[in-house]
Amino acid sequence: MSDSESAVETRPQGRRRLERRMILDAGAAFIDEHGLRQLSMRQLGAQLGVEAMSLYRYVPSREDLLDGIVEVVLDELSDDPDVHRVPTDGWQDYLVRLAHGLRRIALAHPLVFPLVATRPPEAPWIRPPLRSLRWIDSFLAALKGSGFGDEAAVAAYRAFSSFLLGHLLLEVEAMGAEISPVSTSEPSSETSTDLSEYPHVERLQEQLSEDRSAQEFEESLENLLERLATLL
Amino acid sequence: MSDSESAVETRPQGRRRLERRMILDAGAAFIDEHGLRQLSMRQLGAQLGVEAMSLYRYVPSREDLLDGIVEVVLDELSDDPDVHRVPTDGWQDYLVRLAHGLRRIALAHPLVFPLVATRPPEAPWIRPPLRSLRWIDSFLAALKGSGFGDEAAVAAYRAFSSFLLGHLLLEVEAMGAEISPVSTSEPSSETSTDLSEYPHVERLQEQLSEDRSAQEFEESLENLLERLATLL
DNA sequence: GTGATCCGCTTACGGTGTAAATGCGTACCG
DNA sequence: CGGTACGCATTTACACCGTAAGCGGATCAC
Repeated sequence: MSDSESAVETRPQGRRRLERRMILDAGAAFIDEHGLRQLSMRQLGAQLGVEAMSLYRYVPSREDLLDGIVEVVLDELSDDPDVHRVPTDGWQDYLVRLAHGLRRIALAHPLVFPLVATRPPEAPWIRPPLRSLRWIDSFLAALKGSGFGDEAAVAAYRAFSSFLLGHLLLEVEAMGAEISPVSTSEPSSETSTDLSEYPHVERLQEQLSEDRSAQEFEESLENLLERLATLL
Repeated sequence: MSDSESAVETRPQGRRRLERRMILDAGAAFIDEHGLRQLSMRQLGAQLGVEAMSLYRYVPSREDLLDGIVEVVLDELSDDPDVHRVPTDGWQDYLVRLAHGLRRIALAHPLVFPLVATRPPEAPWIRPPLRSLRWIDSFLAALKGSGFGDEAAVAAYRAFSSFLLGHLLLEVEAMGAEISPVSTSEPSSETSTDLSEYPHVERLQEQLSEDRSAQEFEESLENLLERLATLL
């Protein structure tokens, strides 16, 4: 019935069929739900209703699987309508949208983001979290086209990466730290260490625990834009 | 004979003896040399001339081993004569010394640092890379004693952590990326991807590959200090 | 000497990544 | 329609992993 509907060879029959893309998606979803530690080839295979070894037809190794998961998650940037590939409203708008898009990804996948941050990049100048050549090129093009020189565009790329990586990694780790204790079995009593030796920490504990991530992010981003403007 | 020399029970006999501290040190050294992936209980035991299970008398699990390694490596801060626990020459000098001390640690242990950056902290407000209560308290005390208010000191702690984490993690990852290909077996030819689709990256490849880490670090640190000064 | 205690070793189990061989369902070709 | 080739999931196998449990010899207090 629907076999001839699509010209390209889709095979929507009831028979089980695997695709690299669905493996990577399932892997990302699995980490989102259970964390990286739990992700094994066998577990992921089970999630897809398949034996572990079947995955190897589409993924050369677990390491490549993880790289692929990072790539897939980061590709959500391209589908984000609020992130523009070209700076239609100036470079500052471009950078703000890009930064917010990446923050959205980090917050949507807090257990995957440490992987984005720490997977060894293919080249030393491919910096997390902006790990794809396409986006790096887009970034450099946007700044070059807005009057930045070569040196300035490269410096901006580095400063932008560093700012985002620090902020987002700390933010997702703080999220994880609040959830991690398996089920908050003993929520109240003596989980807290004795802080009497650290009077400032003790006194400021409440303020330290407040979540100011969003404001901090905006303020630091604002500051970054001002710094970059001086490179023009 | 020498038994009574030291009041605490040191046991310097020739017999093999294990200590938690030497396990952690050996673990850090092992990661420095072979990377985290290679570190297993059996390998680490072998390095110490001991069976794997012996380590469990001093370390409850591999996870705790990793936490301990992070702690030990970070403790080098306390032995660094250029880092002061109290701000004898003003808060800016204090922060600069602290930042440089942490950068020295990161560069001395590039394969351990990602662990420092990503191990889940015990509380959400214990932020890498300054992960110890003692140093957090020292930090807050230094700023409070220099005229910062409570809010400002906490904000400074957050900004400082974020800045350091981003910079240092990117720096050690760039180091690793240059070494990682197992022995640079095919150093010249077609390892490099085709960049013709990414003209800006291609044109700026040389500048992107330059190592400006040191200058960037100093400049960003300088900028951070200026920002923090406005909180006073 | 003699018992207790410490502490490294041995053994064992379930889980992991993955190489290699196996076998089944489908699609093409006559 | 019958055969055959092939694509792909499965099965089997192996070395290695973290670690629970019990063993046994050296060391200590008395």
